[in-house]
Amino acid sequence: MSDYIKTIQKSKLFRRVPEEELEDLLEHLDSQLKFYSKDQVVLTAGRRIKRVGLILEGTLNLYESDFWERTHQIDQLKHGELLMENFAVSGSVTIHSVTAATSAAVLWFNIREILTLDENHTYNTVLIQSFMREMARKNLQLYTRLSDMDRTTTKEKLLSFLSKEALHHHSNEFDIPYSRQQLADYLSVERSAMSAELSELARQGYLITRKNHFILLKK
Amino acid sequence: MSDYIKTIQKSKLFRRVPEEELEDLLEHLDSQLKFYSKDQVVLTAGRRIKRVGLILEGTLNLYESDFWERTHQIDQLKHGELLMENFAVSGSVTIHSVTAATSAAVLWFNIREILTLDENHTYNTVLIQSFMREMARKNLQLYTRLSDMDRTTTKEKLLSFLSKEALHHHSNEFDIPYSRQQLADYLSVERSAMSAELSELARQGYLITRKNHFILLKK
DNA sequence: TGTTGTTTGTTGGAAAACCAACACTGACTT
DNA sequence: AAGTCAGTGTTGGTTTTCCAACAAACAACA
Repeated sequence: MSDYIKTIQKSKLFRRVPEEELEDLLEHLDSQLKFYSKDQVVLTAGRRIKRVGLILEGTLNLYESDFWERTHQIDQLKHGELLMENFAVSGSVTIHSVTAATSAAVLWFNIREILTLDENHTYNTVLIQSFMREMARKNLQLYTRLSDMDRTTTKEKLLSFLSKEALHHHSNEFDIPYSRQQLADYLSVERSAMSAELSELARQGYLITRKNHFILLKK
Repeated sequence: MSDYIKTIQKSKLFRRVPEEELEDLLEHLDSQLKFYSKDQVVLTAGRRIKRVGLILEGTLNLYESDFWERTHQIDQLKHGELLMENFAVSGSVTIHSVTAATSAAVLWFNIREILTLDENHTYNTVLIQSFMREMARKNLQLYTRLSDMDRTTTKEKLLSFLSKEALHHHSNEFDIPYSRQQLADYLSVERSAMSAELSELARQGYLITRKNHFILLKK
């Protein structure tokens, strides 16, 4: 644990907890550090989740498997991100399976404990605040992606995505953080079809693009 | 306010707050009741959000408008649901515009206040718990929809959706809460194409369906 | 019973996306 | 300078979806 205390201290979640209270807090939260080797199963669907995970190191893959036993990756979580927070808070059963995409370290802790502490520590409100912020951030991210995907055509998906990037950068000129393939995955479309559509949009005067760089044009 | 105190008391969010503390709490949260008539604008994109809304009555529509000033509805919120909770918690600027789909009543309150109360009221932890649960619930709902939509074909979207319904009902036989049109909207596909695909799936032995009733079959 | 409106399934032509294959570009290596 | 490689754009045939129109099933109601 002590090897990772600095990583924990630097995480978005625990950053604002006073350093001298951190170890005490982690104990209160009944926290536990676990290590996973590449491809190891972290969690299987169907388990009741009681703890939240904070990924300290490595990357995890989330899967869903359907009635016909076919599995499908639905997300990838990197270090610094929370894991299972929704299931843990609502005390429900996972519908996701998790495996380690790389070797990984996860700090598991019981977020519900924080609400039942009677002592009046500083960390109390600070942690709750950070946790809620983290949830809100992730929630917004999901909303954003959902609204990009809630379109019927590739063209509309692209325009929706690019609009939001422009908004985010406060400018009609910006770089996107994705390669073409990553963008295609994000929007759930074919890379080549998307490339073609981007060319078409450029031809129609919506934008100018070169690699990651985009300039949106009012028509 | 007093007309709605019972509705507030019955809401998921405030249900567990002791009745005698409720008014006191609402005051602490700097809460305010607002009424909107049909089609009235509730919020416009670009505003910094400080309060969370709880819809007491009516239905609201969420819109997003893009760089080319085209608007697109992205969600509809009914009474009992939270509004702007993600923006309020993260203290960020809305990218959504909201209008009243019907006449509506919304209770606005400052959720961040709850974390800075020094007094030791019962409602303190109770409200936080309910609030976090509500966020988690909504988050999970988004995840669920996203994973249904994160497929390339209508067939895959349907199978993903139906699998989760089966899981949810603990049975391969269940009724879905959507009409065909609503299901098509949920999955962002064409209703008629979806109907055709459902027939095709039935022909291929994946399922039997009649109206809202479905039976999934292992092939 | 007949009328009406709503929901759902079906069909066919038009449009879009998929998919595989290949060409072009630029960065990096040797 | 030549070779390698990853990322991107292009193209054409195939599949899927869109879209509009219509038919069948069904519920509500006079």
